[in-house]
Formats: sequence, C-alpha cells, structure tokens
Amino acid sequence: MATAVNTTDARKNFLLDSLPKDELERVIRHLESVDLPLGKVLYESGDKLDYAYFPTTAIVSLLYIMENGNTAEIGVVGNDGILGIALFMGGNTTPNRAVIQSSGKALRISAKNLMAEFSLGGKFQNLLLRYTQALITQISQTAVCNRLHSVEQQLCRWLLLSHDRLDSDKLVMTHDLISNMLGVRREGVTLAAKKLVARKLIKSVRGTMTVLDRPGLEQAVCECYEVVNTEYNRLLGRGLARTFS
Amino acid sequence: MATAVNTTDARKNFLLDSLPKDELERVIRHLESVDLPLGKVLYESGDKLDYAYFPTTAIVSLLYIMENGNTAEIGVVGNDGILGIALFMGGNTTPNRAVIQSSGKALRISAKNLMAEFSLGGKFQNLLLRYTQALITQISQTAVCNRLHSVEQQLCRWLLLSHDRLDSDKLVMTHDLISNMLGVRREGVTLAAKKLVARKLIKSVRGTMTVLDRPGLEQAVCECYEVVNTEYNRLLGRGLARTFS
DNA sequence: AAACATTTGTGCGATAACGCACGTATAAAT
DNA sequence: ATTTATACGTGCGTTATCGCACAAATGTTT
Repeated sequence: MATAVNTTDARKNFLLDSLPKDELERVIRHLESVDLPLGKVLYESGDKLDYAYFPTTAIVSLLYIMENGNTAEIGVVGNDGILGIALFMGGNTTPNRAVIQSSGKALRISAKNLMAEFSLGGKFQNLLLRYTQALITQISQTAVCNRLHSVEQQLCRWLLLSHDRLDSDKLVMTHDLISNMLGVRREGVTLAAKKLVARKLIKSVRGTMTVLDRPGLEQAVCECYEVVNTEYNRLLGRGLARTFS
Repeated sequence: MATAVNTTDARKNFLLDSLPKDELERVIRHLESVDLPLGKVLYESGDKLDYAYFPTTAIVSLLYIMENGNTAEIGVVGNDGILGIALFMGGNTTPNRAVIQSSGKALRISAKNLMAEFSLGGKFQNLLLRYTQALITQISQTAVCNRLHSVEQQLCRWLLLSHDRLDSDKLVMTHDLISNMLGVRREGVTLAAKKLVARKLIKSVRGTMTVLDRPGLEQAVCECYEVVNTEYNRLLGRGLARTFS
C-alpha cells in the first residue's frame, strides 16, 4: 500500500510545493504514498495520531459526530493542506473524525518524523502554522455560514470547496453523503440541488454532481467562500479557486 | 492607561499562570495592564495587530461581520487564553473583529516581544500552540452547534462560556447584544431567556442575566459545551467549568 | 430480462426561527 | 416628579427546514 515518493508527486500538494528545494528533499524522504478510498476514516475522534497526511488527489472531510449520530462538517482538506495538525499543535488528537470525501492519494509522514521536521523551525514550521491559521478561517466561516445562510448557498459553497480540490468537474457524491457533511436532511440537498440544476449551474445524476457553470456558482455562493479563499491566498501565497475550465 | 504588572495579576490569566517561574518572569517584563470597557473593539477584521492580549478579568468575543451587517460569534476568549494568535501563527491579522463582551482588564504584549518570546520555543510556545488548538475546538463546536442546536441550547452554552470566565454570577448583557453574538434575532434571545427563567435557571432583568442554577444550566445545555471543556482540560491541564458557587 | 438495491423526487403536516409592529417596563436625565 | 431613552415582551403572518412516508428512477446482479 505504501510506496516511496518522488518530487513530482510531492509537489501536487500545495504545502509541500511551497517548500524550498532543500527542505522539500529533506521532508520527502519521510513520505510514503497511500491510497485513500471513499468513505475511509483516516482517524477517529480522540484517536492518537500515528501519521499526518498531505493529500495530493484525495479530499478529506473533518466531521463532528454528535451523540445522537447527527454529523456536521467543520472543514475540508485536500491538496491545499495537511491532516494531523494536532501533532505539531501539541494535542496529538482532536475531537473529530477525518473521512475521505473523494477518493485519491495522499502522502503520509509518521508523527515522529513530522515533529522532528517541525521543531527544526524553518519554512516547514512556518508553512504549517500559516496553513493552520487558514484552516481556522475556514472553520470559522463554516460556523458563520451555518448560522446565517441557506442550504442552497451552503451547497454552493461545498461544491466550490470540492471543485477547487479536484482536477475534474465531476464530483462523485450522493445527496445523502452531502447531507451528512452539511448537517441537513437528504431531501434538503435534493431540493437545493434541483434549484441549482434549474439554473444550469450543475448537473445532478445518481451519485454524481457535475459543475457546469463555475462562474455561475461563484455568483450564487455566499460571501463565506470568497473570504476563506482570499485568506488562503494571503497566508499561503496561492488561492484555491480554479479559473473556469 | 498602561501600567506595569506584578506576578499576582499575571497569574489571573491561565496561560500565564501555567508558565514555569522563570519564563513567567521573562514574559512579565513585556506586559502592561490595560482596561477594556464593554463594547471596545480590540482589533478590527483585517487589522495588522500591534499587541496580543492576555485577558485577566475581561471577556472578548471573536465576531464575524457579514457584508449586510449581520454578525455571528465564532469564539470567546477570557482569562483562559490570548487574543492575537495570528501573530505567532504567521498571518499577523485575521478576518474577524475582537470586541469586549464583558469589561475588565487584560495584559498586553507588543507584537514584537510576543514573537521574540514565541521563537525561543520552550513552554511558552508550547502553551500558545496548545491554546490555539483548544480554540480551534471551540470554533469547530460553534460551527456544529450553529448547525444542529436550538437557540435555547445555544443561549445556555453562551451563558456557561461567559460564566466560566467571570467571578460573578451576574452577566451584564442586553438581549440585543447577545443576539448579535449568537447571530439570531433579539426576540429570539428574549424568548429563549424566558424559558430559562421559567425553569429557574437564570434571572433576566434589563441589561443583566444572573446565573441562578449552574448545574441546571449544565443539564440544559447541549453536548457542545462539555466537548470543548474537556478539550481545554486535556490540552491545558485545567477545565474552565466552575463548580457551583 | 427480471429482480434487487440504491438513489432521487415529491407531498404534507409540524416546528423553529424570521421580520415587523407596537406595547410595556425600567433606568437615567432633566 | 416628569420626561426620555433604552431594553424587554408579545402577537402575527411568513419562510426555511424538519421528519416521515412513499413513489419513481437508475444502476447492478442474477
């Protein structure tokens, strides 16, 4: 399952790609590539983390699971970031679940090696902290969006967040799965999707949603999306938003 | 306005209190005490931060302000934490407003001195990162709570969060102010408060709410409160929850 | 091709929160 | 003591979302 990693692969992750050459080469020796299938749980709430993951093509949801089984997503991590910030932040674990939302690959590094590299300071440490701040903004904006915006707007935001982290326009996701992410009813997603279909912004057929009109989606989404994107840009030197393809 | 600081004052802030003696003495020389009146804006969204603040008796809300003027709180900081994490996280600013929710004192440190102390590593750095992780949990839980819980439950949570950070049982807050924090209507707060009054958990009279039955409030609140509290305890070695007084 | 499982569409009553309007209470100012 | 400003209470129609039930469509398996 785990294999060695070359520079080209590593650079598919924006954080790794932002490292100066010498640091990247140092880090890359600790990396191994892993396949992450849809639905796989990277870590469970409260689990002590053995690895951190730099997604390259996979997308991972940070999910909170209530006592009654209800779920809500607090953030998304793809090729823009890293999973396992609790390692270098000092907590070793977090009270949420990380689950693969879109299958693909990630590069993992052992907790021990991550800590060693982090404590060297340098750009690596700086990048990880900046990324963490960007993630805080994303989580904050999720809180705000949950409070103030409609399901339709949130679906737009969610579609854009996913689209940004994918090469394709085709998102392999059922309404049911999305409803668990957004913390709403499945029917709510169906309804919201129908409205977006009516506006010709997306196509929605059994298990997949396809982005048809990216600029249109950006028009339909609430300001939350842009706030986060701008902040990623400011902190990490590159936005996530894809230009229309 | 700003005056020198002694150890006793500094120890009113849990982060400072957790420092080993030598580090506290080193940090304390950079601190000055400031009074923070209700409503004062510590920093505005996007402001470059000149100071970080360790509240001792003041409570500060992290607020996001929408384009249309709507507001929603993403987190609360009191004597448990620090304002200005963006400094050591590398961003220097954050897209939210910090506003005094309950007047009191805080100890401030210049951005330059904070950075210097942080980069020395040691317990200070470790504590700040751990605190940041705890704050992430609080913000995450706000997101979840906003999605899944009723205004009444959220009011309970908000009251407990404030009560934890105060010496008194009396919270000086209008319904209108609280509604801006929770991101709901003023009438919604009035209604929710009325229900809590009917259950004899609080008293609510013109501009103040008084906690009458702390254990009762803890029974009425959603699980979100306890999740955050447990995490603060785990990460920082002390919970915030006050025992019934 | 038929049977089956999964996913999506739709209808309907219930509930929570909204926006607005206006009345009432409380505290401060004159 | 009277006025004024602020804060709170309440009613009412509207809207968004919920929970549930079940039908229709779409893939998959046999």
